[in-house]
Amino acid sequence: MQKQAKAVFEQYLSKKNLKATHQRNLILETFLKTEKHLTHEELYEIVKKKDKSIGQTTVYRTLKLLVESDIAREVDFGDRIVRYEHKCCHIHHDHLICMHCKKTIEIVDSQIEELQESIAAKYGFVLVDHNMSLYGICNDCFK
Amino acid sequence: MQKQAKAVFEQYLSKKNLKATHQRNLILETFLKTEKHLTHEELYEIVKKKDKSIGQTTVYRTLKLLVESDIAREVDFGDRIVRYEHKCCHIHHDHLICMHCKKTIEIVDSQIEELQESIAAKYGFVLVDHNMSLYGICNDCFK
DNA sequence: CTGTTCGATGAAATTAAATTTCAATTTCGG
DNA sequence: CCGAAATTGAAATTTAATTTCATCGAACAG
Repeated sequence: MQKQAKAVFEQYLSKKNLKATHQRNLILETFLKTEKHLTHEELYEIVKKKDKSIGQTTVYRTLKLLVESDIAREVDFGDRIVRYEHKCCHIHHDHLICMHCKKTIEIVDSQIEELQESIAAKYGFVLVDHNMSLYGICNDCFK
Repeated sequence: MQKQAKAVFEQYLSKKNLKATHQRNLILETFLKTEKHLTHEELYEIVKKKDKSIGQTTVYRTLKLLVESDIAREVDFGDRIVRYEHKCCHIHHDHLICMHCKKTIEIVDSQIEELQESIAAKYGFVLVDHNMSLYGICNDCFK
C-alpha cells in the first residue's frame, strides 16, 4: 500500500519534470504513516522531529503535490481548516463528526456511493468527487 | 414563509435580550429575498444599495445571528469561503456543483436523508446537521 | 567526474478572509 | 423622556493560506 503510493508519486514527479528530493520522500513517508487527518502544520511538527532542517513551506507544498497526484485529499470539517487524508489505495469514505468532542469516524457505505452516482447522473453530471460530513453528538458526549 | 422567518428572528432576539434594529430588519429582509448562496460581503453590497449607511460588519454579525436562530446556514463549497443559504422553512437539501462553471444545483433526496440517519444511529450518534456536496462536470461543460 | 541549468528549498513577507475592538450611537423598559 | 445596556461602523487585528526571493541541490550533458 505504501509502496504503491510511492510509485504513484514517483511517476507523477517524473511526468511533471519535478525532482525526487530527500524532503519530498521523507514528507510522503511520514504522511503515509499517519492515520489521522492532519493540517500541514501538524504534519510539519512530526516531520521536523526526523529532520530539523525541513521547513513548513516544503511540507505545505509537498502536500499540494500529493493532492495533485491523487495520493492525498483535502478535507474540511466545517472549521475552514484544511486537513489532509489518504486517498490513494483507500476506498472513498465519509465522515461522522462529534460536535462536542471532535472525534471523527470514517464511514464506508456503498449504498450512499451508489445513490450519489445516480443523483449526479439524473442531473447530467459526471461525478468527480464528493464529500459528506455528518455532524452530531456521540454516545459518550450525549450522557 | 418570509413572515415565519421574521417571527422566528424576533423571538430569538427577545429570548436573548437583543434588540430589533432597523439594520437587522433590513438585512434579514434582503437575505430572505435572495435565492443564491451569498457571502457576507456580497449581501453587504446588496444591502448597501438600500441603505448606504449600513456597514459590512453589521451584515456579518447579523448573518451570524441568523445562523444561531436557525434561519440561515453556513455552506462551504470547497473554496473555504463561507456562504449563507436559507435554512428556516426549507427542507434540507444537498448540493451538486459543477467544477468547471461553478453552477450549483440544490438536491432534495429523502433516500439520502434516511440513509444518513441510519448510519448515524448505527454509530450511536444523534444527528444534528450534515452537508453533502457532489463535485462533477455538468452536461454543458462536458461537451 | 564536473560544470551548468533549472527546479527545490526555507525564511520571511504577503494575501485574503474572518473576527474583534472601541468610541459613538441607538434602542427600549421604566 | 431618561438612562442603562446593546448596537453600530470603521478600522485594526487575527488566522490560515499562499507567494516571494535569494540560495541550494539534483540531474544531465559533456
